[in-house]
Amino acid sequence: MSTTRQPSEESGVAAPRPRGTAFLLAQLGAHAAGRFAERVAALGLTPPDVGLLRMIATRPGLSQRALATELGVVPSRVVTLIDQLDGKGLVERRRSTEDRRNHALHLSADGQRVLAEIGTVAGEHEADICAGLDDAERAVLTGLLERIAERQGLTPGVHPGYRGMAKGRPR
Amino acid sequence: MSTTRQPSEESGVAAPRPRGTAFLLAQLGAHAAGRFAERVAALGLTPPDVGLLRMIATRPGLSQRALATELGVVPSRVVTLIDQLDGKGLVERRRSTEDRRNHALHLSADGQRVLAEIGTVAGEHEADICAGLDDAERAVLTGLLERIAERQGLTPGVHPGYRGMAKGRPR
DNA sequence: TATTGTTATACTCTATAACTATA
DNA sequence: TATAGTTATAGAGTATAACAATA
Repeated sequence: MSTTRQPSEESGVAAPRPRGTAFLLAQLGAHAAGRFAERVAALGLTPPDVGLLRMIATRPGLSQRALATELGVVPSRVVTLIDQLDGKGLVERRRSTEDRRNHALHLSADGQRVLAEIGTVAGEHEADICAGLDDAERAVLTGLLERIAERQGLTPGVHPGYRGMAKGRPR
Repeated sequence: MSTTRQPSEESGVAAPRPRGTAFLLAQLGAHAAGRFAERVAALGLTPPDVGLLRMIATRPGLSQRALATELGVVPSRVVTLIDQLDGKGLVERRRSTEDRRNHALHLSADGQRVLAEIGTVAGEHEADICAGLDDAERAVLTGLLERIAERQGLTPGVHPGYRGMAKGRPR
């Protein structure tokens, strides 16, 4: 193992190692997402679960269809995810009285407790990731990230991972 | 579709929408990774392909085993990935004369051309993601990101996505 | 006929384990 | 026996399409 780490004597191609801001963002983002996944796994949840719970808490009574649209996900996937959360007793499906095709989604009491735990975990996660930066630096960083996010047209609070993108399969 | 977007009248739980720096990093990172995947897909490549090509260019003659260790990936996966790149004529497997169990990996002439194209694409990607920030702001952002990356113990140039993490499956 | 939710199915990605060929 | 590479197989995650109930 271990050879010296030099810019290809063979190919003569210049430094192929990615060092740009965009790569750092992707690298750090994947790291942060992974760490967060580990933390919520301790609560028996996956990141998508957390996203659904938060969305339902914010907009109780939402239909599965609306949720799918909101998150940019296919309806059948919402079924699977809600099935699991329902099975754990965290969310309830209530048949709408007006249109009985609809399932109005609500957090159960347990769901609300779990949501509170998620908040705690998210705080720890935030502190971990930002460790080493003082308050001023965090503010600067957050400001710059928000500007990029807005410029890129990202919906606040919606992780692109829900959209099954970030794969890019050619051939 | 569309209800007013308010902090849960029902649950009484406070703002469940993630707004922290860590979430922004994950969100933006997934976005950047997705956009990059789209770009290299135009070259008929996936992001993992790009990672391997860059690593092989940097350290020609590397064995598949060493590559797997370097990237934190299981050897069988390297076989699959190299199979594809080999099939496209971008990399060559050369039996080592010293230890004939080894395959020394090298970029072909085509592989080097493709690597140059990757460089172009990466530059466009970088410009796209950082659009809206001036040079000084980019420098500040990059500096802060690098400090976090170092603090988190990330290996420069190695995307955690190679490690199959960022999944976090409980139950 | 159109829509909500569901089920059935298939495909991609990735890991584990068994196998071969060299050492 | 140990190691590099390979093949076989299985699992998780996610999408597409067909279906049932309701409108």
